[in-house]
Amino acid sequence: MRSNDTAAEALQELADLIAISGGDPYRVRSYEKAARAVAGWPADLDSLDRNGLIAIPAVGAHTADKLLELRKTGHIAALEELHAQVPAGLRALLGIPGLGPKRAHQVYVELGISSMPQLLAALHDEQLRHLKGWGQISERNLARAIRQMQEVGGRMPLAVALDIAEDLVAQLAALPQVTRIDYAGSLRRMRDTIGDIDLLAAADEDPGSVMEHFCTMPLVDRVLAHGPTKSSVVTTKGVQVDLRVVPAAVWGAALQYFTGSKAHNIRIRELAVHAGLKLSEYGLFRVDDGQLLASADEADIYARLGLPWIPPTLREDRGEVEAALDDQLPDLVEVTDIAGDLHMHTDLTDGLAGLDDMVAAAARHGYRYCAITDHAPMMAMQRMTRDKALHQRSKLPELTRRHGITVLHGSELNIGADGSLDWDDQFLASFDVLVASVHSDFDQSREEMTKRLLAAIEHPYVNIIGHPTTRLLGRRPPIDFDVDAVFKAAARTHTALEINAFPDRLDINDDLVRRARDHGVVFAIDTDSHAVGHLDYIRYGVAVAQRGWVAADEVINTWPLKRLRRFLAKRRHCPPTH
DNA sequence: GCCGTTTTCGGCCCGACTGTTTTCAGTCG
Repeated sequence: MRSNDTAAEALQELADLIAISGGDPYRVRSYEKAARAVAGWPADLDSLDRNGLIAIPAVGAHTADKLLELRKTGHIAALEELHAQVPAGLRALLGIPGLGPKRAHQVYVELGISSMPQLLAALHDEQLRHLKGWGQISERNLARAIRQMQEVGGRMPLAVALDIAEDLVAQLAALPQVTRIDYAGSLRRMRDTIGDIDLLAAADEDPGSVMEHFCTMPLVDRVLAHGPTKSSVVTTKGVQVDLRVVPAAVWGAALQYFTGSKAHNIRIRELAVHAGLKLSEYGLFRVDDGQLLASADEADIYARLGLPWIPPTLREDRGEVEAALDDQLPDLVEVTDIAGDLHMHTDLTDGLAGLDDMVAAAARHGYRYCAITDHAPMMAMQRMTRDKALHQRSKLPELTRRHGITVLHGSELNIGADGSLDWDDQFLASFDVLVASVHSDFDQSREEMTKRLLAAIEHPYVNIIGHPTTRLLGRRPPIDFDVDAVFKAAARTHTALEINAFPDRLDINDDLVRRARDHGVVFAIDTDSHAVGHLDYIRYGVAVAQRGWVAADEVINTWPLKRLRRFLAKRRHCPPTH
């Protein structure tokens, strides 16, 4: 784990434990803010001295000293003291929806509960209902929340949430009262995983009936909250969906608010306060006379605060507000900028569609070029041979003519455990584009894995490192390697890093993209398509790139073919050095 | 604990919903 993540986790734990101990809520917020700031800070924390740490927004002298202590000794004394006071299991209870620090503290002090099993036992014995502020209903809700947490657990991939949300949006849009509807929250920010789905609707007449309709839709399993303007339900598949209904006149303010992130909104509202204004989901108001300044249009809210409209994919309080104030927001890459897909498989290896179908699909996407990159022989189950590859290559000129799209011949090479690649250098030199990826031996040491990736990056003919961390959302953790060493080498050797758009990969992720950018790395946003329909996944890859602040010019597959070919030539004109 | 062309002290985003309350605390996003 990167030192920034370790530090952020320690600060977050500090915040949680102070909160449970009944400490000053503002101190809690300070540590939470510092945790977020540290996690999102581009430079490695270990490379910063005390002044460098204090230069991080939301990190002051106290936190800086704690971070230095953590680096030097491996722990923070203040945190150790809290550990002595707060039982280890108590913090985990904060993960239960509806159970916050106050009540966690209460059940610990009054009933001695400090773990999930103890809490379940107390629920079973109906002890909680007798506590001050509790009743039978709170007890039942808590039991339900625990059950739901255990059933549903984590987050779902972006693509799954987007499917559900688009379906619900279409259904609710059909109601005559609903004049506008869209999804908001982390879905609109296009995070790679989604916890729950936030929907926003505008209805001036009879908003209550919209709520009624929403709460009684067939896919609703149970209703968690049902108010006149805000409701939460859990679908039969265990996905929580929140719907908020507002008057059309406040659409922009409400959309801004419900898109978040929470951290971004706090920053924006602080700006408003400093300007003598107040921002809520109902609009931007002047404090002294309550005059409404903006509400219908999201861009107007930002404009009234002296900011350009900030794209939702940037709204994480990771420097976008400062950049907006300085008019330095990046000109983000868009789906329409993508000129071709450079990672596509066919049924020659493990794809489902034939070569002709895949090329035709790429042409239908309006691409000017695409690359066919079937697997190579080291992936033995793919049964690839040199002859098969050459035969495939021989068919490409005809396809280019027929579909009006330049078809590049490539291959997805396997990076062996020792960093070796498929085929000999002479044959490799004959491809237009080479993607190299790790497909096995994920558990190597950090040193071995770094060496392995560097070997592929340093190879004179490798153009793109495919799905660099090999993570699979919810199934396989990322491999461990020296990120900065690898990114630095990629930038130096003009080797692109892939932003793999396949929904359960999204690899590299937004944080790593941003860090790679700082090293001057360029990217290839590719779908790794194994079927015709997979080409549509490009939107998810573009979202990751946007969340990593990437501009179109930093993505090689937005470039005109001539420029792309110059990049792909890499060092093919030089004799291999090994 | 952090931060400052309002401030080195005194603020710190804002509102909805729930369940428990006779006016509000806790939690969430």
